[in-house]
Amino acid sequence: MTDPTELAYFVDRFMRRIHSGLHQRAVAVDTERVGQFGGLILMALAEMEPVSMQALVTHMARDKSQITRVINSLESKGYVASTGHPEDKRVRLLRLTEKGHDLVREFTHILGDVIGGLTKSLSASEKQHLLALLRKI
Amino acid sequence: MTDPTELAYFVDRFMRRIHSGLHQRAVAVDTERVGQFGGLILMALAEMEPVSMQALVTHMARDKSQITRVINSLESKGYVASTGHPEDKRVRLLRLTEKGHDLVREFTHILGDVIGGLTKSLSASEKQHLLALLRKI
DNA sequence: CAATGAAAGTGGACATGGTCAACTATTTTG
DNA sequence: CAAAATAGTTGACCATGTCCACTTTCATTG
Repeated sequence: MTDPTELAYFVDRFMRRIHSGLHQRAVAVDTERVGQFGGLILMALAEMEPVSMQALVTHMARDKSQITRVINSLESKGYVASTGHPEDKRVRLLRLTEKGHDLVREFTHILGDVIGGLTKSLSASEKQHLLALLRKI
Repeated sequence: MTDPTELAYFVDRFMRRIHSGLHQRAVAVDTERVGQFGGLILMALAEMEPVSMQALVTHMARDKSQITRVINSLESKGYVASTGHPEDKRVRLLRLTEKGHDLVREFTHILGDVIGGLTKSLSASEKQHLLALLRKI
């Protein structure tokens, strides 16, 4: 197997395991069916708020229409609040609500567990190293 | 951002970039709409053939029903051939056809380009190191 | 200061990918 | 042999991703 193929394969597999790990464990807290992508967006919001749709689109590397729909859904469920930008009427500024912050705390905890489980074969310094390499990309 | 959250985020982002990079570049060669997942499976087959569905399911960490459908589609398009296992009639043994091997070569090449582009900020030894860490997981 | 083009966001339509549960056909095991 | 386990198939249903056309607002420039 060539290096890049192998890399793609391992990343895919890692991602898949996070995915299904979350799928098992998040059902309990995700009472309003926000979904994994919804959860990921909420966590991103927690770091970035207040933030425009556009910035979120770039950050998440997704299509803008996708973000529109997820945010609308999150807002209708009360996890996100949006307001117009004071100086640019095109822009929609997003913030988490209290309910949103609560859910982020739970998701973060679960995600920590899942990833902790998956990476338990790595030492703390290896985890740091992995993170540093990914950050460089 | 806590470490695990950050890790998940970077892996997600990396995966997304591979995904959309392939989406742009693979259209040219993927004349029969095998899709990315189909391509990934063909590449796995190239390494593992001959192989049972079950082994492929485990390797890819996907639901067996998903694998059934993708393999059927790949077989109907002539990329994969399957035969019964001589000693266990339940098992379906999978192999690539010549056409399958050809497509794998093209996919591998494109994937190499895409990942090469994404990881160009890493030195060769860093790439090796990243691969080693992922392999350990 | 109008015209034109670019940027932010929305919505429709469609394709792919993932999950669950029920089912058949075989093998394995007590 | 009966019961349980394994390999694979199928249907139904979500979740996610892509593309494109559209509106509104802002920025540029002649």
